[in-house]
Amino acid sequence: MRLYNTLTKQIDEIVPLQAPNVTIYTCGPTVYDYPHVGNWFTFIRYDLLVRTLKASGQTPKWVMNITDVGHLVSDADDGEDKLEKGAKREGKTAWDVAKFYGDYFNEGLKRLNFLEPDYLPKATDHLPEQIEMIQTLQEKGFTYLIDDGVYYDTSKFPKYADFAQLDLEEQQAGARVEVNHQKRNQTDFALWKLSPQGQQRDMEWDSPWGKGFPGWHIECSAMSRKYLGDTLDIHSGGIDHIPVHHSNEIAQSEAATGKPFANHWMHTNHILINDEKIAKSAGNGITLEDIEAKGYSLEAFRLHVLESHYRSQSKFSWDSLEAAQNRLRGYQAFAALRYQTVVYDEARHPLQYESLATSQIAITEALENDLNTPKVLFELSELCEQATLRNVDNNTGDAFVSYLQFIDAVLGLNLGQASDISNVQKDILDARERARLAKDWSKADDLRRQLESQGIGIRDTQHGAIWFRS
RNA sequence: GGCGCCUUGGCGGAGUAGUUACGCAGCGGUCUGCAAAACCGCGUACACGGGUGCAAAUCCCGUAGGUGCCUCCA
Repeated sequence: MRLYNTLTKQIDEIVPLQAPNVTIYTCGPTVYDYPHVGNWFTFIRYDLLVRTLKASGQTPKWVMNITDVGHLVSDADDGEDKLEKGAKREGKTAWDVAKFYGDYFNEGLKRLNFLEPDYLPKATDHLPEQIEMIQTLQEKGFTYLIDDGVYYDTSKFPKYADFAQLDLEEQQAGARVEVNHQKRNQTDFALWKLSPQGQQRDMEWDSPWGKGFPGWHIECSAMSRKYLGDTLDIHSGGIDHIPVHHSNEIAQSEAATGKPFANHWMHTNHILINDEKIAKSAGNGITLEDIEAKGYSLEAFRLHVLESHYRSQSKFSWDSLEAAQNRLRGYQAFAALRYQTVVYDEARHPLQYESLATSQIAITEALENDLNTPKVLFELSELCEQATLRNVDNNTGDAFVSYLQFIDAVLGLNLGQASDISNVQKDILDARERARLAKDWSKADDLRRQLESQGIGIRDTQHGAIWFRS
């Protein structure tokens, strides 16, 4: 497949080192608070990447890290740790906070129908690996020690500015942050931070340099190496990571191993809400709970994510979510035809096997062309248009089933479940049909309401009712 | 100050030179116990000003507005 590559600034074919295996590392969440819709947008897009690789016959090995140790709130010496901050806010230890939100995140992955990553390593479970990598860097002469910790000397890594196309001369040091005057270069960053003297942190570990905690970037270098090797096929993360976090990861990993760190870099753009970026201060940190409280399904949310391209700055709004929910109902009604006897209109051509095959090919091509999900949904909508309820030929049988399986495999929208209906519900449907034949409208309407309250949508046709689960 | 990106119909959102993208919402009609659905039809979009081309939403220059990063951030 072809995917935009931040490293080369163009769309490149993905060429795995050991095809059909593809190694993928994703910068995961820092578990100090509830993730908002913007976080989930990003992660859903990596799930889509993995699903696409699978569908095209490759064997992805996907690792997403869980950052459960402090990234500092600011780069200044008095920086406060996010986890420690969260802990103070909630009257818990940093460990409790990390556990709670880590569990919540894992639950979210399931609720949103993610493929399960092969590994979800936590930073706190990999202290030895991180310390070892820092030692390697020290032995190779890439580090120096100052009052508050061990730092990476970026001037020793000449390619440092290349990845993010940074103009180091022109960057305004300390534009918004106090400068650490002990640092040799403005872009130098901490590998190991020493605990402040006389202060007991919730999270701290012994190290060759003293008691402290790992820097903000070393965990990704250490854990990706452990699980996926020195060179990754694909490394993914938010667009915001390009200038600092990923530049630093490259510097650390390539200095330590002497090999290229990742051949392909995928970055997702951020979303806006009311034309603003998501920020706690703006009060627009919408969560999955908010979505469900308004009566929208998480499948509808996933569809909303797919409606825009991962590299564009997309927008989230309740109106858009409403539109996605309505669109999803159409897909569900289409999918549920699979198990229903449908009389089609002789005047129109029924859905043909060829149409299903053509659609699947077109969708595969769109996905493999830099994950063009809007194009994918266009193709799916086109097919639904052809397969209106009077137009499905049951002879397509197995082809229809396998088409739906394909759609669910790549999009994760659970369309297969649209035809899940219990025997009890089936009986109610039959009872409603009998009531309609007897022109007992009030009873028929009662039964319809009963089914709708259970998530069963009903559409009457001249040849009987059809239904779908939404 | 530096480095980027964006501006498409009511909303969302593809498309990078030459056909209606598509979806949601809306409008008119057929059908209909009701509600839907289905079917037929409707909108003639591409920030503004120049330029190049037979041809530009699509390339180039400029203007305006917006926005991202340079700090933890998806």
